[in-house]
Amino acid sequence: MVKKQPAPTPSELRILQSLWQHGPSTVREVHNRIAGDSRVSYTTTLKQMQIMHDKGLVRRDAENRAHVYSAVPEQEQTQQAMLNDFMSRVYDGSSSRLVLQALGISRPASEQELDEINRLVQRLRNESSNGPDAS
Amino acid sequence: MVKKQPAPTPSELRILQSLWQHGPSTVREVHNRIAGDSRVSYTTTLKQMQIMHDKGLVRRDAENRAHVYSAVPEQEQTQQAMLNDFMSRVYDGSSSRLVLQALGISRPASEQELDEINRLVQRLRNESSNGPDAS
DNA sequence: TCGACCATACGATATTGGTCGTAACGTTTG
DNA sequence: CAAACGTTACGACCAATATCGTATGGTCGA
Repeated sequence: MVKKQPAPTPSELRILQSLWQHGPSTVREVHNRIAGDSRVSYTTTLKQMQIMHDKGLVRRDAENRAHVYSAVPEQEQTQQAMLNDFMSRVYDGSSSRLVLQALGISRPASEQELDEINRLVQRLRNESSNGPDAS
Repeated sequence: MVKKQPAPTPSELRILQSLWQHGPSTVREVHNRIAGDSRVSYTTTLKQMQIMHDKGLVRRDAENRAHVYSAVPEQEQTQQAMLNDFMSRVYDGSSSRLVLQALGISRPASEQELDEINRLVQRLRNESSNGPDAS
């Protein structure tokens, strides 16, 4: 049992993204990175990260004067969980409806990515013709 | 210009889903449908729908004693907008990452749905080699 | 007619997320 | 040493969401 986390808030997610992408960072570093988008004051970011620390969303190394934070939850798992929730709330659990709409919009993905998707679809097709479970 | 709606809250979305799926309904009907999940009292649902009416999220027909509500925003467009937001926040705008993860999880979609996806992928592949547009 | 019933209207409240100002405190440097 | 600076700690505040209790009022049947 991995302890069910209630899904990070939007603001928390921004910070996690920053930590996932750049690794362990000080508050100052995180703040500088996301300040452009959010235009919030330094103490806001600080407070946020302190709260996240209380919640167990980040680990903190207080060796140096400026504490160094790192993300606790894995990016993949977090995305997965959020996607599940989103899919069930917005698409009533239908992954295909979601995928169809996702493929229709915006950045359409490269050849290579389409390849990947294609391969995955093939694999799913095979699995489903054999029979999925057997539990 | 279609008037930018700030995305329905989770609770509002539940009600919209109910209206999309079953068409125009009274508060009582909506409440009975979603009561199972949320276990809230009738007045909560009522209030919620009144607020949604103020916000313009639902239309209201007050002919009969029990007012009949119907959803104002289109389901597709709403989903699209929410998906865009979600994708940019959680997947940094990468539709393919999202699709890959979506296909990996839960109800894997029927043969027919896989077909649909496949066709769409093919079409995207062609478009991207020719060049996009040509509406 | 007159309750019983059902629906709406309205207001109060609790909770949470997000924001920030200010205080306290150690380090570095002139 | 002492002032300036950067950092953390703490607490206050506002707005939005969600919930519910109670009041009000129309309708229908006995």
